Amino acid sequence: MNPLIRKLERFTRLSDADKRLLQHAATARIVNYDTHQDIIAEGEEPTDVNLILAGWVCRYKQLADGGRQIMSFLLPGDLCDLNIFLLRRMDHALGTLTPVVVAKISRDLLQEMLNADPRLTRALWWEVLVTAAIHREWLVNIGRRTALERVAHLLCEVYFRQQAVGRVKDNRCELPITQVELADALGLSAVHVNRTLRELRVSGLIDWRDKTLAIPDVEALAQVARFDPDYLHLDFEGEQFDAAC
Amino acid sequence: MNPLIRKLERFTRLSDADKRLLQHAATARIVNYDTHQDIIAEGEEPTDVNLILAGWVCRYKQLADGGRQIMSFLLPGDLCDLNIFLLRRMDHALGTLTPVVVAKISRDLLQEMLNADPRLTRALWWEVLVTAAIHREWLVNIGRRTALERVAHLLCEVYFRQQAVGRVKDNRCELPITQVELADALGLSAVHVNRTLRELRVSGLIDWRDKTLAIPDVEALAQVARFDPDYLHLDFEGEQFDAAC
DNA sequence: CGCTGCGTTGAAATTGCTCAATTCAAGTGG
DNA sequence: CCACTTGAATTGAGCAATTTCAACGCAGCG
Repeated sequence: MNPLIRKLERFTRLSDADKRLLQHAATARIVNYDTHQDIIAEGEEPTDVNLILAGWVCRYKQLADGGRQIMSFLLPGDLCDLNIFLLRRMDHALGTLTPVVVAKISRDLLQEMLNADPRLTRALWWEVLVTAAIHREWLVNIGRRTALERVAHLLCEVYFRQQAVGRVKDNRCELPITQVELADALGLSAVHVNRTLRELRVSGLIDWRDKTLAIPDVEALAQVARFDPDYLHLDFEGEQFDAAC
Repeated sequence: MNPLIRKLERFTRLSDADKRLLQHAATARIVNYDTHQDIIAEGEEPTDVNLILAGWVCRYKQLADGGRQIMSFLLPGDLCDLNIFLLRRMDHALGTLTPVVVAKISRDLLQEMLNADPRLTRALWWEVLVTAAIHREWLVNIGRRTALERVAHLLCEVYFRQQAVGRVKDNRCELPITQVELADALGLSAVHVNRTLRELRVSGLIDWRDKTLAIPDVEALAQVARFDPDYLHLDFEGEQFDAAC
């Protein structure tokens, strides 16, 4: 099933018409990307919203001194750049971490969707706000936590987000990125991330190989990370609107 | 003049009716706060949007180990928590840094405003998106820059944001916070912030006393900070919508 | 006068970084 | 099947940035 629909339905009920519209949007214009390609570069003027159907994408900024900061990981079902309506130029880039399949949703189609049903509008707003909440938590993570906590925290986040869309089985989920990319996301050096991962590994808290992450005891890892999933707003919060719609 | 109107007009034209509505919202229900009070605490269920009319506010999370991370500084004209419609519980707190005057805008009134004119809706969206852009830049700042760059960068940001709303005169603007608060925003220790400020001071790049920041040569400081104001989206980007509205 | 909050400084400890090799796994072409 | 290449993970050693701890100064204020 369309992973976007699945995600939005955690938040609100969608009518059949909504779903048809979303399904149409998700199949209208499909584009494939290789690993390590830019979907949009910094400074570009975007014309479409990108809906990720398969693969992992990251939002990042490249610095002059060669470093880079990854600001989000985007998974199937995630939408990028709902901002195209309002902010003219991209102040960051979107790049692939794996081969990726994207549905391009044009400005007009998006507008049509927003006009069609306020529930859909609300659901897309929710998407934007949750993304912002994740950014805030990353700020805490990078600003105030030790390397060990930081790594553990991000692994917990990735795990919980995938769990929410049914992509965890047997305590295992996908994690198809490199240690360098993890370091770029955490504001750490790749070397130190490596050592930190070893520490988590020898403690038996994680087992990460073949692009797959296993967390035998999520509670334990969450404790190390001081992880509290509230900020992901994963609990179903939509009932309150059913009456109104 | 209402600082929110001033800010939104950087982005879009507002009709007289819009302005009346905004003016009404900004005067309906005024609340005063002392320094170091919470406007909303983490975990609370907010019912109003807060429009800051005077004073400085910060968005922060308190950690179990006593540390805290400040995630935004909010200045007069800034709106907090446009998210009340969608996210039930606050995943962070809003606290005052100075005495503060706030206009409380109820959910209903906000809804009325959004219904009244799509331009206003768009303008408020823009506010949300720019806030997100600032969060992203903070991530880069904390994740990848040295202490010197970090401090300089934040000072530049504060300066530019105030300049955009006419609050810079003679290369001086307000900065009514403590070094500890600056440290909490930057993910540094207060001691190190102190030393870093000294470094900037002896280089003649800044002069900060009596809650006032002077930057004699903004270019020079921006260079030290590797500061590029693009992410603030301060340039007038609204013309493109005039036709449509 | 004696708090109290804030800024300042020194010295030692720690964390995480850089540099430089080395290993390992998975292709790829001959 | 083997030599070669490549990208990623791993490790050690020395170093640099930042934190922590502990004092001290200073101004405002009851």
